Amino acid sequence: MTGQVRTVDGRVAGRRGQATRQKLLDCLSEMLSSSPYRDVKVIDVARKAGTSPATFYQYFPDVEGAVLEIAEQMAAEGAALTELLEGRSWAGKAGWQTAQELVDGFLEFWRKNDAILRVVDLGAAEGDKRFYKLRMKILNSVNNSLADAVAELQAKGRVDKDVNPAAVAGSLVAMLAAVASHQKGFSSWGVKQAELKPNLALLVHLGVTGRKPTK
Amino acid sequence: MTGQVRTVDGRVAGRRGQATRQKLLDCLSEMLSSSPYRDVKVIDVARKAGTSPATFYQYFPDVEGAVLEIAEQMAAEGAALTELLEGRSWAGKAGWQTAQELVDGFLEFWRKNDAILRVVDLGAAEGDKRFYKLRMKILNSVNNSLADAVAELQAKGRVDKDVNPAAVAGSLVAMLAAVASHQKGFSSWGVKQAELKPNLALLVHLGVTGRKPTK
DNA sequence: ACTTGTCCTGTCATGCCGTCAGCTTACCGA
DNA sequence: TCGGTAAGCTGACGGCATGACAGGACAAGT
Repeated sequence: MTGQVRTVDGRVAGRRGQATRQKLLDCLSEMLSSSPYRDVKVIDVARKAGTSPATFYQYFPDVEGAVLEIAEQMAAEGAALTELLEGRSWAGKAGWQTAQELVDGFLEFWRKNDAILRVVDLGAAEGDKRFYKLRMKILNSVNNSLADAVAELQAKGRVDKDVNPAAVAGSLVAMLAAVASHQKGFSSWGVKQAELKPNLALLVHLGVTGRKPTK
Repeated sequence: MTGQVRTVDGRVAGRRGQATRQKLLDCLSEMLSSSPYRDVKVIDVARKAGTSPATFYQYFPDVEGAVLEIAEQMAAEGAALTELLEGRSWAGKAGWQTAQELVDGFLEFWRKNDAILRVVDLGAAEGDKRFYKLRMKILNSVNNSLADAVAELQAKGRVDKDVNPAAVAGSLVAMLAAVASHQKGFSSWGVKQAELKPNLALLVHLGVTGRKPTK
């Protein structure tokens, strides 16, 4: 499926080459966490990895290309987010727990990968299809599950007919993502992490079921 | 209040200087709309404005500094967002209309300024205090009004005690902002603009009042 | 030791960055 | 009218990042 890892000029990368390549990706990842995206330079990444810019360009067309690679790896891990919703109930107390665990897992994932996700978000917002598709890929698991949950409740008549499940799910996911990437903003605005989560869960529960949770 | 406009080396800018300065800002603004933030170069902005890079550096320390300037202007205009909530009711049909108009106004504002807001968002997410404060300034008007509305309903006993008004308001505002900057994402995901708005309004109404709107 | 293919880097042309000295232009008081 | 002064702009320059290439280092098999 993944084919072989190749250099920019078409050679297949061997063991050593793949190690170098991965080291470059790791260093880039670190740099993205510590300095603004706009200021991340190839030469810095290469230096940090103990190699030269020329080597970098053997494996990646540019910084953006390398970021896409990292994001791709992260997207694969992000598939695990589906588990947060797989086979969960939205009724009664179980529903409240589902909402809480979703919020928890989502914020955790976002916090762990915030540097890359920032860049993916930016790229997507700028209209770059590659980043945009990647963002979809990451969010789709949660998004689809949520939309299904809404649609199901709708079929049972417990949610209004004129609700669009995809729109609601997408909005809720966007909310989670946005709050996650501005967590610091909240905290210094007088809202603490611990307070934030239950309120987010409340909003999610309200959005999905249309009702307040029974705790 | 605003003092005089000054160049980087301390001279006060006259009529002509201010015009040049503004032209540079306008051109930068255009460039941000048409190319990725990372690729916006001083020399391109200067060329577009029919001047030289050296001139740019007379008025701004760097690209980031100029962006802050634009964002500041935008934040001033953004104060008008308060009107979307000033003295509005959240009860009954009026509440539904309030939610709708808030969504409408907010999306409109975001769409009009999306290029700058993308950069502000990025800067804030990266932890830059200047951008972070600016983002607050823009969102505060809406944020505070929403929080007040929630707190008021809470005082009347129509919203649960354990809800944190600031957290809910902040989350809703973050949702609006995120959805606005990924509007295209939704549309190509099968959710049309026109469908999106009422669903967003529903979520806002649910979040503020804890109840479904009466339409 | 020799060959082969992978892997890395020195080097180079190009182009942007950010600064400075110095030239031109506009304003103002005598 | 005529300097004087400050505003406004730019050419030019050292420095650095980019991206390409050719050639040297290295590992593995024969």
